[in-house]
Amino acid sequence: METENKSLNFLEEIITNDIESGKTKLLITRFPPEPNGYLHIGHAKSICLNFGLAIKFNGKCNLRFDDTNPVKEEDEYVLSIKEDVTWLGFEWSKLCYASDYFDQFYEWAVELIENDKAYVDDQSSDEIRKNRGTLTEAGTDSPFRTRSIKENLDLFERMKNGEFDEGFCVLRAKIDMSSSNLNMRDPVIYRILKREHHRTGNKWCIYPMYDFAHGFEDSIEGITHSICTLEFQDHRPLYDWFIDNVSVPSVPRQYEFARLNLTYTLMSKRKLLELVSNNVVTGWDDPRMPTISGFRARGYTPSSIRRFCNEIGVARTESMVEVEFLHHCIREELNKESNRAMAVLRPLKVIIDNWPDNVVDELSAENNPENPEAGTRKLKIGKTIYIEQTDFMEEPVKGFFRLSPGKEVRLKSAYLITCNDVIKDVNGNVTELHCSADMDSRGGEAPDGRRVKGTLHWVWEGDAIKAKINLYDHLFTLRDMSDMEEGKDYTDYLNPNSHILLEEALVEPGLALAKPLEKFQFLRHGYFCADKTTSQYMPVFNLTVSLKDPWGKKQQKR
RNA sequence: UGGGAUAUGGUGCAAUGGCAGCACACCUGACUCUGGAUCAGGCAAUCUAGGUUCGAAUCCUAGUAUCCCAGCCA
Repeated sequence: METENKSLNFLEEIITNDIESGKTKLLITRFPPEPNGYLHIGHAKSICLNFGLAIKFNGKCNLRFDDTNPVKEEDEYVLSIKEDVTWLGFEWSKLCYASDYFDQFYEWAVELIENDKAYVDDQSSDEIRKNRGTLTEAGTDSPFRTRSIKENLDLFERMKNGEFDEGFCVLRAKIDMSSSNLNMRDPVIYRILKREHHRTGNKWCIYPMYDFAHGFEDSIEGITHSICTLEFQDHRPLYDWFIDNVSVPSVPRQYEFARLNLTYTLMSKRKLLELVSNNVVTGWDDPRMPTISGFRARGYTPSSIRRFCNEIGVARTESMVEVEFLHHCIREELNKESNRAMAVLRPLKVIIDNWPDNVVDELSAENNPENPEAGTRKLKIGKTIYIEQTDFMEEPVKGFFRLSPGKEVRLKSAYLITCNDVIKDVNGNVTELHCSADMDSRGGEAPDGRRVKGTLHWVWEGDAIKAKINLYDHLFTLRDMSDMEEGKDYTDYLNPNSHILLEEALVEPGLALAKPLEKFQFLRHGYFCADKTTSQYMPVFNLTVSLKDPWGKKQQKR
């Protein structure tokens, strides 16, 4: 795995120092997702960071499910998360669940109560909110803040035993209602939730809150460096408070880094869930989704995503990475590794008039010019072929060097042809081209050495097969999805062309045998991978990323 | 208007008191049986104002801008 590095990022520096000073004997990190949705590319950054650090410093990294809220969590998500982490190429040292520690959490909560550092509050959630104060005004103490330790112990036990309804009371840490850090204003640490938990079933009807649980989870697992995102910076004093006020087995430290933002991409689990439940996309693994499973279906490789995560770096500055950089990472890999194939997405019939009837020629084409070891394949050609509609212009614009009346082009790995005649339907649409081939140009080289600039991909009518092609583009039209206009939401920015299905595509016959997720470069188009539903009866391919296309870009600008 | 953070080319990341560098993107050109790839070149940045210093992106002071925080979510 690619671990070599030029300069250390701020976390690597901290860890290096901690190891050199002897503070850290063995680095232990963790990736702690809540199983309430599928993982996305932002999580991939965190995964690569935490697992990558463990690899780099010969440490360990746990996969831990932060499942403290049964209302939102499901086993389906646990399964998908394990699959995605594994697919990305990482192995966890231990598989953990916060819910495995519920008994211990309960004991620590009791310890806090015994030390007069927690109390049961009977205020409603509205009252708690009102009494929390505001950003500029201190909060006010709960009338229940001075309850005796004995009473609190009794009440908390009765909470656990299910004697109270949801919302009737909560357990709060007794810290400081006038703290300028709102997280320290007696945070709620246990709430009553009479819900079945995906792992503990109905054993519990009280569940710990994130702030209370997270540091303890880290401590139990001996996590040395607990890495999370920037929005938790304000929680760090609270994280430390719990660790300092309870007899924990180890003292972890929290460090924060900036989460990944990508242009034209939504990275909120909640909104991604909405896209799925509202059928805006076909599922969490829709190739347009920024989920890891979406990228997998789209044809991205684990190493391309790791490479992306490693190269964007880690810092504490909020930033927005251009999605083009991700495209670059996958292109770079697929260019070297994927075999080439010819696929005509929008076919235009071409009849080679001087080609003898019923004669078929068999040619050889290289599978990957970047890798001679990929070998060659046989291609057959006959009198009638198909080329791309966009490769013909009756009245060529300046700079167009593909086919037009009187012009000569090369059919890739085959022959040079010249367009002689254009057939149109009653509406004036071009339906058929008549060309003549230079029969001495077999293989694509002119016998007299004349230069032919244009090279087109093609398929032969005799053996081409029909295929469905899914073209994809970004789901949203807004570069920075955190910068929406007043009163608009993300549904106002959905890209109507994010998915285009082409059902009349013709592809070379070998593609019938493509295996699900097998990757190809369709010559002059881009990288495609076979859909999970592909079959020899109906091959289906998904666009991973298009080839760079200076000509297309130039045309768009006109 | 309380608290916590962050400011380096269009974008992301370096430079840890000593020539501001790398990648992506963009623009040229070369080459090419993929308008791909490759190769060569180019454009382009230290938030502002003071100060310390022989020397400041880096240290100090004062501003400015942006982000996060008032869930019984994580």
